[in-house]
Amino acid sequence: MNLEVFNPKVTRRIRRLGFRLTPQRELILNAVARKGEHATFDEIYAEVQSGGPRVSAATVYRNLDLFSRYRLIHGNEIAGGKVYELASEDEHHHLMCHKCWADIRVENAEARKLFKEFHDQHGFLVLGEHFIFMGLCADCRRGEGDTLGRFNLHPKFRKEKD
Amino acid sequence: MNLEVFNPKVTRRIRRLGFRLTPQRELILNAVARKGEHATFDEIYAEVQSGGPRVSAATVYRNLDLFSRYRLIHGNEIAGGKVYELASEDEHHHLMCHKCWADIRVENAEARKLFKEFHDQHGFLVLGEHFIFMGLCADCRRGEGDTLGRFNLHPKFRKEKD
DNA sequence: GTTTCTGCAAATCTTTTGCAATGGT
DNA sequence: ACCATTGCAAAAGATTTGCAGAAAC
Repeated sequence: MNLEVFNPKVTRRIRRLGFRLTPQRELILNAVARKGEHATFDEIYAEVQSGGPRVSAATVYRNLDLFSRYRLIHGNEIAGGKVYELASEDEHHHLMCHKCWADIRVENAEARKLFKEFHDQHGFLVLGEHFIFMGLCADCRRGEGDTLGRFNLHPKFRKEKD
Repeated sequence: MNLEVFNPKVTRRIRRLGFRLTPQRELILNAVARKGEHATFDEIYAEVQSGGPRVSAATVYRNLDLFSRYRLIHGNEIAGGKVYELASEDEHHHLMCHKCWADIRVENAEARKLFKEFHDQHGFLVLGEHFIFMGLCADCRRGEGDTLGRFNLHPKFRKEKD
């Protein structure tokens, strides 16, 4: 089968680990890549299907799990559901507002200082997990004071209106 | 019904929010408190039942959710499952080893510096969420080098042997 | 050729929900 | 008394699994 190979580095890693490079796996990796940050299962699944239903949900589940275990992608729990993102070269983290869901990308450098402290004090190496720090953005703080009454679910995972 | 009231501060907060203080809620809060850090649903449910099955699972689900939403407890996703912990006065975080599951408690002061940086640079206020940073502890790094081949599930959430 | 991977559908498991009864306030 | 909360059992939903065929290697 003739497919755009998403990223030689990634495909090489799959092979090196002893797994097979199937069209489905490429489709899934491409879908995660195209969806960018914080892609839900449903979004990834839909993206994979665009162009004909060629991959089953079970396969998507199986591979998101596999890719997470081997750190080709990062799985993250945000405010009520799971999201995925390609593990990229430029590690970064997110500040996400509980109220307006603003998503501020922060470079790893800021966090690295903290992780270095963990290392110096405890010999502990934080693996570049890609963290999402929840809180209140500047705008929403003005309306709220410094506390948030209630923890909300991310709109992506809300079944109905709040 | 005559019950030990776990913590006047917590019960007051429940009332202030307009919720009722039921024996079930006290039992659940006591169970989370007694279980200490990283209690799973099953552990909490079992603890609540010790002394007779007086609380239904649905009630435990409903209230863990309620308490999380209003930050009386913190819910956290660790390596494959959800754990709860009482929101306490002394905010702290955890360093957890993917390999041996060592759990190092770190004071908030270390993280506060990072959060202050987020605040200074982005006006963003991280809410004291109680983070669990996954990685490799000093001992396990000796055996592994600086990378971990595979992301493991926490034993608490493993269905069978690996 | 061997072994892994996929699709399908069934099975499983966890969590949620509707409703009548209970019990805080 | 009023209305939130509970227990029960059923429902829903999400994820996993077994197996036979397809396809990487």
